[in-house]
Amino acid sequence: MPPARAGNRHRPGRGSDALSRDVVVDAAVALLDELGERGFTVRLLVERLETGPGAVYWHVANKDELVALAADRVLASALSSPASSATEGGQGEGDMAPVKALRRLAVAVYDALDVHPWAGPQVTASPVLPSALALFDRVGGLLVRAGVPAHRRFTLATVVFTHVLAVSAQMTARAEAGGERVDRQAFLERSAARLEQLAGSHPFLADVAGDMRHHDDREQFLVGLDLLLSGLAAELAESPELIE
Amino acid sequence: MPPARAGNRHRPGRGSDALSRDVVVDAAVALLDELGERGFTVRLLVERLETGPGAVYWHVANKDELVALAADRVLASALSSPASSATEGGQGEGDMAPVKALRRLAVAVYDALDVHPWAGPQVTASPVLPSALALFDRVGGLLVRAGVPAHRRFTLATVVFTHVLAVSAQMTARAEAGGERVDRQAFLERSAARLEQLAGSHPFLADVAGDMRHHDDREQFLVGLDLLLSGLAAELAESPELIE
DNA sequence: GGCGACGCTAGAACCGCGTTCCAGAAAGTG
DNA sequence: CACTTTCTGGAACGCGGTTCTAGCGTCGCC
Repeated sequence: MPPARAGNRHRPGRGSDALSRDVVVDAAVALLDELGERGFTVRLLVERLETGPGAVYWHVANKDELVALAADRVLASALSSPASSATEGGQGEGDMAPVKALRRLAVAVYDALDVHPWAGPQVTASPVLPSALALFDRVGGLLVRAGVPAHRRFTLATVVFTHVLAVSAQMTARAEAGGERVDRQAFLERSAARLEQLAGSHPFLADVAGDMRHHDDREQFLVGLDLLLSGLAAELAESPELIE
Repeated sequence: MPPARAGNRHRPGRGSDALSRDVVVDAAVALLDELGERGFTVRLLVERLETGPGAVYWHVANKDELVALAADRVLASALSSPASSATEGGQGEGDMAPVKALRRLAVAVYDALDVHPWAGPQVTASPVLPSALALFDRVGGLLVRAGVPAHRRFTLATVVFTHVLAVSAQMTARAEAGGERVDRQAFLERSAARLEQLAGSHPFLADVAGDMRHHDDREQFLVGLDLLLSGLAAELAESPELIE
């Protein structure tokens, strides 16, 4: 082989401009955002990085790990974002009503998954990501402060954690059309029209089909969350003296 | 067709024993149960059916459609199972308290996805499956009977529907080890041990790690569902005269 | 009862993908 | 200056989804 490339490629060796795991994951996140999970391939990533497969596989074990790292980064960024913990006044989570803080945290997770729709399924598929554990811990801590008695902590933390993650993931998972993002309004319109034809077999569906035209995923996520939290508050109110 | 096979293969032509869409989907469900989504390939399916790829692709457009049909069948079976609607006494859904019926329905969905863990992610990925629509319709109908006012029906039906589907899917999605089903108890043991080492960064996690040793996914699904439904009951109690 | 059309099949082949191999280039080490 | 270590990238392997197509049986029709 002649001298690999006279001039316009990354030079190998352990230089300061060497590829790092972080750079690879960053590029993966960007590509996943552009193409969705289906369109994302290692070959495309390699091309974008102007390198070869060996370079990527030096830093990560395989594609699964790569996507997991990318998803972990998305969730981690949601957890570290100020919106997930601070009040408008600039105070930390520590001074907020726990339930309010829980709501904020959940919204931050939802918004992060909404921006990176490919990450949702990934996070729910294997909730062993470091940042998923961190989220669980945050949820649990807030429940403790909300006064959940010790024997209910694990169960209720799991319930809230799972609800937030699973529902966010499902609601933000778009129909990954390979590249062209369909017009949302037109899509809802078509769906509603289709549903109205099912009056025979699915009366309720046909009945509410019209509501679909102005429905907002994010708002519904909040309704569900509030329902769950109000159920939780009810349980706490029933046995206030059980607290630890 | 006594000879059924000239040499030792299915004969072509449009005989009564020709492959049908149903047969293909049946075989797909069976294979998916055995191998999980990752291990399932069209080639394996073709081999099991003792035929060629052309036969399969004559009946379904592509692998995605095939898996979607399989998932749809799983969900549909849950909806038609007696457990999803009948009381022990043999009466139908019609005579049951709506909330109780809702619970039953949710459990049927959970159990179906629990038996076919590969189906969960599939159903949540594209909730446009016919049986998903049917589920939504059932949920909505029960909410109407529970007294949900008209202007809240669509929103609340979506919330309950999404919760049931998304949480079931997440909790039943196993770590699809390609063939060997790991011992659950040992897995929980290892997880708990690992969590206990995180006391520094994740105090709550370390605190409840022990609880993980005897935790039951199904039970926690029910806790979450009941929390949501009790929140819903609370909303209804607040404005009883709004009913339609 | 021959005959063409159609439904359905299955082998071969195409192509893109994840992944591995390995020869080798720069930077670090003595 | 050898010599090691870290990192690279072109080539190649094997597998998986999918398409192509020659052909088999059966049915409708004259």
